[in-house]
Amino acid sequence: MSTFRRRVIPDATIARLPIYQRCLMELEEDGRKKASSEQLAELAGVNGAKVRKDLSYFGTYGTRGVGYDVPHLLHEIRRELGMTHDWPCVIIGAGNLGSALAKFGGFVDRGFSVVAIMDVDQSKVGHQVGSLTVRHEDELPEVVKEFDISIGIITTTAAAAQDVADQLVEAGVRSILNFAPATLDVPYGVLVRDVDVAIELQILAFHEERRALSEAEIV
Amino acid sequence: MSTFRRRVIPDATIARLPIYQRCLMELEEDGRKKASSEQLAELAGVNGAKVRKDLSYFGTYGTRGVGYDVPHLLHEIRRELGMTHDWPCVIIGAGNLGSALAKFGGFVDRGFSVVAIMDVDQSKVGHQVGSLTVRHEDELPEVVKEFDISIGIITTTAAAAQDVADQLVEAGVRSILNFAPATLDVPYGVLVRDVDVAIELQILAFHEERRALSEAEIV
DNA sequence: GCAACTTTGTGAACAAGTGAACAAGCTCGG
DNA sequence: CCGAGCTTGTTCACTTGTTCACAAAGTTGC
Repeated sequence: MSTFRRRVIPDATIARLPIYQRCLMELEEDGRKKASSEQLAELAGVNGAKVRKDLSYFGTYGTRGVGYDVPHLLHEIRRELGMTHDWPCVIIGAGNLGSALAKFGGFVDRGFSVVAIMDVDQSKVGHQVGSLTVRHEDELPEVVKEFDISIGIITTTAAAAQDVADQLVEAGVRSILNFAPATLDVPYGVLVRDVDVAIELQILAFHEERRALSEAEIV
Repeated sequence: MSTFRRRVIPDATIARLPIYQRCLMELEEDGRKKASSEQLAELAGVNGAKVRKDLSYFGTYGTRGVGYDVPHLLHEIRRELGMTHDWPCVIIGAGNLGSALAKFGGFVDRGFSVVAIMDVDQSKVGHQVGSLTVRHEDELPEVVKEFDISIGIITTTAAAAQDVADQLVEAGVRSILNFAPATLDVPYGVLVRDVDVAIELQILAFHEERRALSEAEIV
Protein backbone atom coordinates (compact mmCIF):
# COMPACT_ATOMS: atom_id res chain seq x y z
CA MET A 1 0.00 0.00 0.00
CA SER A 2 1.20 3.40 -0.95
CA THR A 3 1.97 5.97 1.74
CA PHE A 4 1.16 8.73 -0.73
CA ARG A 5 -1.93 10.60 0.29
CA ARG A 6 -3.78 12.39 -2.50
CA ARG A 7 -4.72 15.94 -1.54
CA VAL A 8 -8.36 16.30 -0.69
CA ILE A 9 -10.22 18.58 -3.07
CA PRO A 10 -13.15 20.64 -1.69
CA ASP A 11 -16.55 19.77 -3.16
CA ALA A 12 -17.10 23.38 -4.14
CA THR A 13 -13.93 23.27 -6.22
CA ILE A 14 -14.90 20.03 -7.93
CA ALA A 15 -18.24 21.52 -8.91
CA ARG A 16 -16.45 24.41 -10.59
CA LEU A 17 -13.94 22.38 -12.58
CA PRO A 18 -16.41 21.53 -15.35
CA ILE A 19 -17.19 25.23 -15.68
CA TYR A 20 -13.52 26.08 -16.04
CA GLN A 21 -13.21 23.31 -18.58
CA ARG A 22 -16.05 24.77 -20.60
CA CYS A 23 -14.54 28.26 -20.49
CA LEU A 24 -11.15 26.93 -21.52
CA MET A 25 -12.74 25.12 -24.45
CA GLU A 26 -14.26 28.42 -25.57
CA LEU A 27 -10.89 30.15 -25.24
CA GLU A 28 -9.20 27.40 -27.20
CA GLU A 29 -11.76 27.65 -29.98
CA ASP A 30 -11.04 31.36 -30.16
CA GLY A 31 -7.39 30.46 -30.62
CA ARG A 32 -6.31 31.99 -27.31
CA LYS A 33 -3.08 30.47 -26.01
CA LYS A 34 -2.88 32.17 -22.63
CA ALA A 35 -5.43 33.29 -20.06
CA SER A 36 -5.09 34.97 -16.69
CA SER A 37 -7.07 33.91 -13.65
CA GLU A 38 -9.05 37.15 -13.95
CA GLN A 39 -10.04 36.45 -17.55
CA LEU A 40 -11.02 32.91 -16.70
CA ALA A 41 -12.95 34.19 -13.69
CA GLU A 42 -14.83 36.69 -15.85
CA LEU A 43 -15.93 33.91 -18.22
CA ALA A 44 -16.84 31.54 -15.41
CA GLY A 45 -18.72 34.16 -13.43
CA VAL A 46 -16.57 33.86 -10.29
CA ASN A 47 -13.67 35.88 -8.90
CA GLY A 48 -10.00 35.57 -9.72
CA ALA A 49 -8.79 34.45 -6.32
CA LYS A 50 -11.20 31.56 -6.42
CA VAL A 51 -9.92 30.41 -9.79
CA ARG A 52 -6.32 30.53 -8.60
CA LYS A 53 -7.10 28.70 -5.40
CA ASP A 54 -9.16 26.04 -7.17
CA LEU A 55 -6.45 25.37 -9.72
CA SER A 56 -3.69 25.32 -7.14
CA TYR A 57 -5.17 22.19 -5.58
CA PHE A 58 -4.03 20.28 -8.61
CA GLY A 59 -0.55 21.72 -8.87
CA THR A 60 1.01 24.83 -10.27
CA TYR A 61 -0.05 25.06 -13.86
CA GLY A 62 0.25 28.83 -14.21
CA THR A 63 3.20 31.09 -14.83
CA ARG A 64 3.51 34.20 -12.72
CA GLY A 65 3.48 37.35 -14.72
CA VAL A 66 1.90 35.50 -17.65
CA GLY A 67 -1.14 33.46 -16.71
CA TYR A 68 -2.21 29.95 -17.60
CA ASP A 69 -1.40 28.08 -20.78
CA VAL A 70 -4.87 27.34 -22.19
CA PRO A 71 -4.24 23.98 -23.92
CA HIS A 72 -2.10 22.69 -21.07
CA LEU A 73 -4.54 23.70 -18.33
CA LEU A 74 -7.42 22.29 -20.33
CA HIS A 75 -5.58 19.01 -20.65
CA GLU A 76 -4.85 18.87 -16.92
CA ILE A 77 -8.47 19.62 -15.96
CA ARG A 78 -9.68 17.04 -18.46
CA ARG A 79 -7.35 14.51 -16.90
CA GLU A 80 -8.57 15.33 -13.38
CA LEU A 81 -12.18 15.01 -14.48
CA GLY A 82 -11.50 11.73 -16.22
CA MET A 83 -12.37 13.21 -19.58
CA THR A 84 -9.47 11.46 -21.28
CA HIS A 85 -11.66 8.47 -21.83
CA ASP A 86 -15.29 7.88 -22.60
CA TRP A 87 -17.97 7.23 -19.96
CA PRO A 88 -20.74 4.89 -21.06
CA CYS A 89 -24.07 5.65 -19.36
CA VAL A 90 -27.39 3.87 -19.14
CA ILE A 91 -30.72 5.70 -18.95
CA ILE A 92 -33.53 4.02 -17.07
CA GLY A 93 -36.95 5.37 -17.86
CA ALA A 94 -37.85 5.87 -21.52
CA GLY A 95 -40.40 8.62 -20.97
CA ASN A 96 -40.24 12.16 -22.31
CA LEU A 97 -37.19 13.18 -20.36
CA GLY A 98 -35.23 9.93 -20.74
CA SER A 99 -35.85 9.91 -24.48
CA ALA A 100 -34.89 13.57 -24.83
CA LEU A 101 -31.63 12.96 -22.96
CA ALA A 102 -30.86 9.87 -25.03
CA LYS A 103 -31.41 11.76 -28.27
CA PHE A 104 -29.51 14.82 -27.10
CA GLY A 105 -25.99 14.61 -28.42
CA GLY A 106 -24.62 17.37 -26.21
CA PHE A 107 -22.90 15.08 -23.73
CA VAL A 108 -21.01 13.02 -26.27
CA ASP A 109 -18.51 15.75 -27.02
CA ARG A 110 -18.04 16.09 -23.29
CA GLY A 111 -17.06 12.45 -22.96
CA PHE A 112 -20.37 10.80 -22.10
CA SER A 113 -22.30 8.45 -24.32
CA VAL A 114 -25.67 6.94 -23.67
CA VAL A 115 -25.18 3.31 -24.66
CA ALA A 116 -28.54 1.94 -23.54
CA ILE A 117 -32.02 3.06 -22.58
CA MET A 118 -34.31 0.81 -20.59
CA ASP A 119 -37.81 0.73 -19.13
CA VAL A 120 -40.05 -1.59 -17.11
CA ASP A 121 -42.98 -0.86 -19.38
CA GLN A 122 -43.20 -3.73 -21.91
CA SER A 123 -45.09 -1.49 -24.33
CA LYS A 124 -42.03 0.74 -24.60
CA VAL A 125 -39.51 -2.08 -25.01
CA GLY A 126 -38.38 -2.47 -28.62
CA HIS A 127 -39.19 1.12 -29.55
CA GLN A 128 -36.50 3.19 -31.19
CA VAL A 129 -35.09 6.25 -29.36
CA GLY A 130 -32.59 7.96 -31.60
CA SER A 131 -30.12 5.24 -32.51
CA LEU A 132 -31.01 3.08 -29.51
CA THR A 133 -33.65 0.44 -28.98
CA VAL A 134 -35.42 0.46 -25.62
CA ARG A 135 -34.54 -2.68 -23.65
CA HIS A 136 -36.30 -4.15 -20.66
CA GLU A 137 -35.07 -3.07 -17.25
CA ASP A 138 -34.55 -6.69 -16.20
CA GLU A 139 -31.61 -6.87 -18.55
CA LEU A 140 -29.77 -4.23 -16.52
CA PRO A 141 -27.08 -6.52 -15.06
CA GLU A 142 -26.13 -7.81 -18.51
CA VAL A 143 -26.17 -4.33 -20.02
CA VAL A 144 -23.93 -2.95 -17.27
CA LYS A 145 -21.49 -5.81 -17.82
CA GLU A 146 -21.64 -5.66 -21.59
CA PHE A 147 -20.81 -1.95 -21.83
CA ASP A 148 -18.83 -1.67 -18.58
CA ILE A 149 -21.19 1.05 -17.40
CA SER A 150 -20.29 3.10 -14.35
CA ILE A 151 -22.96 5.81 -14.52
CA GLY A 152 -26.71 5.25 -14.31
CA ILE A 153 -29.27 7.94 -15.13
CA ILE A 154 -32.69 7.60 -13.52
CA THR A 155 -35.55 9.25 -15.40
CA THR A 156 -38.42 7.20 -14.01
CA THR A 157 -41.26 8.38 -11.80
CA ALA A 158 -40.52 9.13 -8.16
CA ALA A 159 -42.32 5.96 -7.14
CA ALA A 160 -40.06 3.71 -9.22
CA ALA A 161 -36.80 5.53 -8.54
CA GLN A 162 -35.68 3.78 -5.34
CA ASP A 163 -36.26 0.40 -6.93
CA VAL A 164 -34.21 1.33 -9.95
CA ALA A 165 -31.45 2.71 -7.74
CA ASP A 166 -31.31 -0.59 -5.88
CA GLN A 167 -31.03 -2.46 -9.16
CA LEU A 168 -28.26 -0.17 -10.37
CA VAL A 169 -26.31 -0.63 -7.15
CA GLU A 170 -26.88 -4.37 -7.34
CA ALA A 171 -25.49 -4.37 -10.87
CA GLY A 172 -22.35 -2.61 -9.62
CA VAL A 173 -23.04 0.99 -10.63
CA ARG A 174 -21.68 3.44 -8.08
CA SER A 175 -22.56 6.77 -9.70
CA ILE A 176 -26.17 7.78 -10.19
CA LEU A 177 -27.70 10.85 -11.74
CA ASN A 178 -31.24 11.08 -10.45
CA PHE A 179 -33.92 13.11 -12.21
CA ALA A 180 -36.78 11.64 -10.22
CA PRO A 181 -38.16 13.86 -7.44
CA ALA A 182 -37.26 11.40 -4.69
CA THR A 183 -34.57 11.10 -2.03
CA LEU A 184 -32.65 7.95 -2.86
CA ASP A 185 -31.23 5.71 -0.19
CA VAL A 186 -27.98 4.10 -1.34
CA PRO A 187 -25.16 2.28 0.44
CA TYR A 188 -21.95 4.00 1.45
CA GLY A 189 -19.65 4.48 -1.50
CA VAL A 190 -22.41 5.10 -4.02
CA LEU A 191 -22.70 8.68 -5.17
CA VAL A 192 -26.05 10.18 -6.14
CA ARG A 193 -26.50 13.58 -7.69
CA ASP A 194 -30.01 14.94 -7.97
CA VAL A 195 -31.33 17.08 -10.77
CA ASP A 196 -34.76 18.33 -9.81
CA VAL A 197 -36.22 20.96 -12.07
CA ALA A 198 -39.20 21.53 -9.78
CA ILE A 199 -36.85 22.37 -6.91
CA GLU A 200 -35.00 24.90 -9.04
CA LEU A 201 -38.28 26.49 -10.05
CA GLN A 202 -39.39 26.60 -6.43
CA ILE A 203 -36.18 28.35 -5.41
CA LEU A 204 -36.83 30.95 -8.09
CA ALA A 205 -40.43 31.25 -6.92
CA PHE A 206 -39.33 31.75 -3.32
CA HIS A 207 -37.26 34.76 -4.29
CA GLU A 208 -39.98 36.14 -6.55
CA GLU A 209 -42.43 35.79 -3.68
CA ARG A 210 -40.11 37.62 -1.28
CA ARG A 211 -39.55 40.36 -3.83
CA ALA A 212 -43.30 40.78 -4.20
CA LEU A 213 -43.71 40.90 -0.42
CA SER A 214 -41.02 43.48 0.20
CA GLU A 215 -42.31 45.67 -2.62
CA ALA A 216 -45.79 45.51 -1.10
CA GLU A 217 -44.28 46.46 2.26
CA ILE A 218 -42.55 49.56 1.00
CA VAL A 219 -45.67 50.89 -0.71
CA MET B 1 -41.85 52.50 4.83
CA SER B 2 -42.06 49.69 7.30
CA THR B 3 -39.46 49.33 10.04
CA PHE B 4 -40.11 45.61 10.12
CA ARG B 5 -37.14 43.67 8.86
CA ARG B 6 -37.82 40.19 7.51
CA ARG B 7 -35.43 37.62 8.90
CA VAL B 8 -32.79 36.63 6.39
CA ILE B 9 -33.01 32.99 5.37
CA PRO B 10 -29.77 31.16 4.47
CA ASP B 11 -29.58 29.99 0.85
CA ALA B 12 -28.87 26.46 2.00
CA THR B 13 -32.14 26.46 3.92
CA ILE B 14 -34.12 27.77 0.97
CA ALA B 15 -32.73 25.01 -1.23
CA ARG B 16 -33.99 22.42 1.26
CA LEU B 17 -37.52 23.79 1.65
CA PRO B 18 -38.79 22.19 -1.57
CA ILE B 19 -37.43 18.86 -0.36
CA TYR B 20 -39.26 19.20 2.95
CA GLN B 21 -42.37 20.15 1.05
CA ARG B 22 -42.08 17.00 -1.05
CA CYS B 23 -41.59 14.81 2.01
CA LEU B 24 -44.54 16.41 3.78
CA MET B 25 -46.70 15.78 0.72
CA GLU B 26 -45.74 12.10 0.91
CA LEU B 27 -46.56 12.00 4.61
CA GLU B 28 -49.89 13.68 4.01
CA GLU B 29 -50.77 11.18 1.28
CA ASP B 30 -50.00 8.41 3.75
CA GLY B 31 -52.49 10.05 6.11
CA ARG B 32 -49.84 10.93 8.69
CA LYS B 33 -50.91 13.86 10.86
CA LYS B 34 -47.72 14.37 12.86
CA ALA B 35 -44.04 14.02 12.10
CA SER B 36 -40.94 14.61 14.22
CA SER B 37 -37.88 16.39 12.92
CA GLU B 38 -36.06 13.05 12.90
CA GLN B 39 -38.70 11.39 10.76
CA LEU B 40 -38.71 14.29 8.35
CA ALA B 41 -34.91 14.25 8.30
CA GLU B 42 -34.89 10.54 7.48
CA LEU B 43 -37.19 11.11 4.50
CA ALA B 44 -35.29 14.16 3.30
CA GLY B 45 -31.89 12.53 3.72
CA VAL B 46 -30.53 15.11 6.17
CA ASN B 47 -30.17 15.21 9.95
CA GLY B 48 -32.74 16.22 12.53
CA ALA B 49 -30.98 19.28 13.85
CA LYS B 50 -30.83 20.73 10.36
CA VAL B 51 -34.56 20.26 9.87
CA ARG B 52 -35.34 21.97 13.16
CA LYS B 53 -33.00 24.87 12.51
CA ASP B 54 -34.29 25.31 8.95
CA LEU B 55 -37.90 25.36 10.08
CA SER B 56 -37.17 27.66 12.99
CA TYR B 57 -36.24 30.46 10.61
CA PHE B 58 -39.88 30.72 9.68
CA GLY B 59 -41.34 30.57 13.16
CA THR B 60 -42.22 27.92 15.67
CA TYR B 61 -44.48 25.50 13.91
CA GLY B 62 -43.68 22.45 16.02
CA THR B 63 -44.91 21.24 19.37
CA ARG B 64 -42.32 20.04 21.88
CA GLY B 65 -42.82 16.46 22.87
CA VAL B 66 -44.99 15.86 19.81
CA GLY B 67 -43.41 17.03 16.57
CA TYR B 68 -44.78 18.98 13.65
CA ASP B 69 -48.34 19.04 12.44
CA VAL B 70 -48.02 17.75 8.88
CA PRO B 71 -50.83 19.70 7.16
CA HIS B 72 -50.03 22.89 9.01
CA LEU B 73 -46.30 22.76 8.33
CA LEU B 74 -46.95 21.89 4.70
CA HIS B 75 -49.20 24.90 4.41
CA GLU B 76 -46.61 27.20 5.96
CA ILE B 77 -43.83 25.95 3.69
CA ARG B 78 -46.10 26.27 0.67
CA ARG B 79 -46.82 29.83 1.67
CA GLU B 80 -43.13 30.66 2.09
CA LEU B 81 -42.34 29.14 -1.30
CA GLY B 82 -45.14 31.02 -2.94
CA MET B 83 -46.93 27.81 -3.84
CA THR B 84 -50.30 29.25 -2.91
CA HIS B 85 -50.66 30.61 -6.39
CA ASP B 86 -49.65 29.46 -9.86
CA TRP B 87 -46.43 30.48 -11.61
CA PRO B 88 -46.72 30.84 -15.37
CA CYS B 89 -43.46 30.04 -17.18
CA VAL B 90 -42.22 30.46 -20.73
CA ILE B 91 -39.81 28.05 -22.40
CA ILE B 92 -37.46 29.43 -25.00
CA GLY B 93 -35.94 26.83 -27.28
CA ALA B 94 -38.27 24.23 -28.77
CA GLY B 95 -35.65 21.52 -29.22
CA ASN B 96 -35.64 18.09 -27.61
CA LEU B 97 -35.26 19.34 -24.06
CA GLY B 98 -37.61 22.30 -24.33
CA SER B 99 -40.31 20.15 -25.86
CA ALA B 100 -39.86 17.41 -23.28
CA LEU B 101 -40.18 19.95 -20.46
CA ALA B 102 -43.25 21.54 -22.04
CA LYS B 103 -44.95 18.17 -22.40
CA PHE B 104 -43.94 17.00 -18.94
CA GLY B 105 -46.81 17.64 -16.58
CA GLY B 106 -44.78 17.07 -13.42
CA PHE B 107 -44.43 20.74 -12.53
CA VAL B 108 -48.06 21.62 -12.81
CA ASP B 109 -49.00 19.89 -9.56
CA ARG B 110 -46.14 21.77 -7.97
CA GLY B 111 -47.57 25.12 -8.99
CA PHE B 112 -45.79 25.78 -12.27
CA SER B 113 -47.39 25.82 -15.69
CA VAL B 114 -45.69 26.26 -19.02
CA VAL B 115 -47.93 28.73 -20.80
CA ALA B 116 -45.81 29.31 -23.90
CA ILE B 117 -42.95 27.79 -25.86
CA MET B 118 -40.96 29.86 -28.31
CA ASP B 119 -38.06 29.54 -30.75
CA VAL B 120 -36.09 31.68 -33.20
CA ASP B 121 -36.21 28.94 -35.83
CA GLN B 122 -39.07 29.82 -38.21
CA SER B 123 -39.37 26.17 -39.24
CA LYS B 124 -40.35 25.28 -35.67
CA VAL B 125 -42.86 28.10 -35.26
CA GLY B 126 -46.44 26.90 -35.54
CA HIS B 127 -45.61 23.33 -34.59
CA GLN B 128 -47.58 21.71 -31.82
CA VAL B 129 -45.82 20.72 -28.56
CA GLY B 130 -48.28 19.04 -26.27
CA SER B 131 -51.14 21.50 -25.98
CA LEU B 132 -48.99 24.48 -26.97
CA THR B 133 -48.13 25.97 -30.34
CA VAL B 134 -44.55 27.14 -30.81
CA ARG B 135 -44.44 30.91 -31.20
CA HIS B 136 -41.65 33.07 -32.54
CA GLU B 137 -39.16 34.40 -30.01
CA ASP B 138 -39.76 37.96 -31.18
CA GLU B 139 -43.18 37.85 -29.57
CA LEU B 140 -41.58 37.43 -26.14
CA PRO B 141 -42.50 40.89 -24.78
CA GLU B 142 -46.17 40.41 -25.65
CA VAL B 143 -46.22 36.86 -24.29
CA VAL B 144 -44.65 37.95 -20.99
CA LYS B 145 -47.25 40.69 -20.67
CA GLU B 146 -50.16 38.54 -21.80
CA PHE B 147 -49.55 35.79 -19.25
CA ASP B 148 -47.83 37.93 -16.60
CA ILE B 149 -44.81 35.63 -16.74
CA SER B 150 -42.15 35.92 -14.07
CA ILE B 151 -40.07 32.82 -14.84
CA GLY B 152 -38.22 32.14 -18.09
CA ILE B 153 -36.72 28.77 -18.97
CA ILE B 154 -33.83 28.75 -21.46
CA THR B 155 -33.38 25.53 -23.41
CA THR B 156 -31.51 26.91 -26.41
CA THR B 157 -27.94 26.21 -27.45
CA ALA B 158 -25.13 27.78 -25.42
CA ALA B 159 -24.45 30.22 -28.26
CA ALA B 160 -27.98 31.65 -28.20
CA ALA B 161 -28.46 31.63 -24.42
CA GLN B 162 -27.03 35.05 -23.54
CA ASP B 163 -29.11 36.68 -26.23
CA VAL B 164 -32.27 35.04 -24.95
CA ALA B 165 -31.40 36.02 -21.38
CA ASP B 166 -31.06 39.65 -22.48
CA GLN B 167 -34.46 39.48 -24.16
CA LEU B 168 -36.05 37.96 -21.06
CA VAL B 169 -34.57 40.65 -18.84
CA GLU B 170 -35.68 43.31 -21.30
CA ALA B 171 -39.20 41.90 -21.18
CA GLY B 172 -39.20 42.22 -17.39
CA VAL B 173 -38.48 38.62 -16.34
CA ARG B 174 -36.31 38.48 -13.23
CA SER B 175 -36.07 34.72 -12.66
CA ILE B 176 -34.35 32.51 -15.18
CA LEU B 177 -33.82 28.77 -15.23
CA ASN B 178 -30.95 28.11 -17.60
CA PHE B 179 -30.38 24.69 -19.18
CA ALA B 180 -27.83 25.96 -21.69
CA PRO B 181 -24.17 25.22 -20.85
CA ALA B 182 -23.23 28.89 -20.66
CA THR B 183 -22.53 31.40 -17.89
CA LEU B 184 -25.17 34.08 -18.22
CA ASP B 185 -24.46 37.71 -17.50
CA VAL B 186 -27.53 39.44 -16.06
CA PRO B 187 -28.09 42.73 -14.24
CA TYR B 188 -28.31 42.95 -10.48
CA GLY B 189 -31.69 41.80 -9.21
CA VAL B 190 -32.14 39.08 -11.81
CA LEU B 191 -31.74 35.55 -10.49
CA VAL B 192 -30.37 32.77 -12.68
CA ARG B 193 -30.26 29.14 -11.70
CA ASP B 194 -28.30 26.77 -13.89
CA VAL B 195 -29.19 23.19 -14.60
CA ASP B 196 -26.32 21.58 -16.45
CA VAL B 197 -26.54 17.85 -16.89
CA ALA B 198 -23.05 17.62 -18.33
CA ILE B 199 -21.62 19.25 -15.20
CA GLU B 200 -23.43 16.74 -12.99
CA LEU B 201 -22.09 13.89 -15.08
CA GLN B 202 -18.59 15.33 -14.88
CA ILE B 203 -18.79 15.55 -11.10
CA LEU B 204 -19.77 11.89 -11.01
CA ALA B 205 -16.94 11.08 -13.41
CA PHE B 206 -14.44 12.94 -11.26
CA HIS B 207 -15.25 10.74 -8.28
CA GLU B 208 -15.27 7.59 -10.40
CA GLU B 209 -11.86 8.53 -11.72
CA ARG B 210 -10.49 9.13 -8.23
CA ARG B 211 -11.91 5.82 -7.06
CA ALA B 212 -10.22 4.05 -9.95
CA LEU B 213 -6.93 5.79 -9.16
CA SER B 214 -6.93 4.96 -5.46
CA GLU B 215 -7.85 1.36 -6.16
CA ALA B 216 -4.95 1.11 -8.59
CA GLU B 217 -2.70 2.60 -5.92
CA ILE B 218 -3.58 0.07 -3.28
CA VAL B 219 -2.88 -2.88 -5.57
C1' DG C 1 -50.46 16.99 40.32
C1' DC C 2 -46.12 15.08 39.72
C1' DA C 3 -42.44 12.29 37.66
C1' DA C 4 -40.77 10.23 33.54
C1' DC C 5 -40.36 10.80 28.88
C1' DT C 6 -40.31 12.94 24.32
C1' DT C 7 -39.20 16.48 21.11
C1' DT C 8 -38.55 21.25 19.90
C1' DG C 9 -35.80 25.50 19.48
C1' DT C 10 -31.38 27.54 19.94
C1' DG C 11 -26.67 28.84 21.70
C1' DA C 12 -22.17 27.61 20.85
C1' DA C 13 -18.47 24.97 18.83
C1' DC C 14 -16.87 23.38 14.66
C1' DA C 15 -16.17 22.91 9.61
C1' DA C 16 -16.27 24.57 4.96
C1' DG C 17 -15.98 28.08 1.70
C1' DT C 18 -14.84 32.93 0.22
C1' DG C 19 -12.20 36.91 -0.91
C1' DA C 20 -8.71 40.60 0.11
C1' DA C 21 -4.07 41.21 0.25
C1' DC C 22 0.56 40.44 -0.68
C1' DA C 23 5.14 38.04 -1.21
C1' DA C 24 7.25 35.23 -4.64
C1' DG C 25 8.40 34.55 -9.20
C1' DC C 26 8.23 35.29 -14.03
C1' DT C 27 8.78 38.41 -18.37
C1' DC C 28 10.42 42.08 -20.97
C1' DG C 29 12.63 46.38 -22.38
C1' DG C 30 16.63 48.69 -22.31
C1' DC D 1 21.87 42.20 -15.95
C1' DC D 2 18.54 45.13 -13.68
C1' DG D 3 14.30 47.32 -12.57
C1' DA D 4 9.42 47.87 -13.74
C1' DG D 5 5.36 45.57 -14.27
C1' DC D 6 2.31 41.49 -14.13
C1' DT D 7 0.17 37.50 -12.34
C1' DT D 8 0.35 33.48 -9.59
C1' DG D 9 0.11 30.90 -5.24
C1' DT D 10 -0.96 31.27 -0.53
C1' DT D 11 -2.00 33.21 3.93
C1' DC D 12 -5.40 35.03 6.86
C1' DA D 13 -9.60 37.04 8.39
C1' DC D 14 -14.29 36.54 7.61
C1' DT D 15 -18.71 34.62 6.28
C1' DT D 16 -21.68 30.82 5.74
C1' DG D 17 -23.27 26.41 6.92
C1' DT D 18 -23.45 22.19 9.98
C1' DT D 19 -23.73 19.62 14.10
C1' DC D 20 -23.77 18.97 19.02
C1' DA D 21 -25.83 19.39 23.19
C1' DC D 22 -29.18 20.89 26.29
C1' DA D 23 -32.77 23.86 28.50
C1' DA D 24 -37.55 24.67 27.71
C1' DA D 25 -41.92 22.97 26.92
C1' DG D 26 -45.00 19.87 25.95
C1' DT D 27 -47.37 14.83 26.79
C1' DT D 28 -48.53 10.62 29.23
C1' DG D 29 -49.25 7.45 33.01
C1' DC D 30 -50.25 6.95 37.55
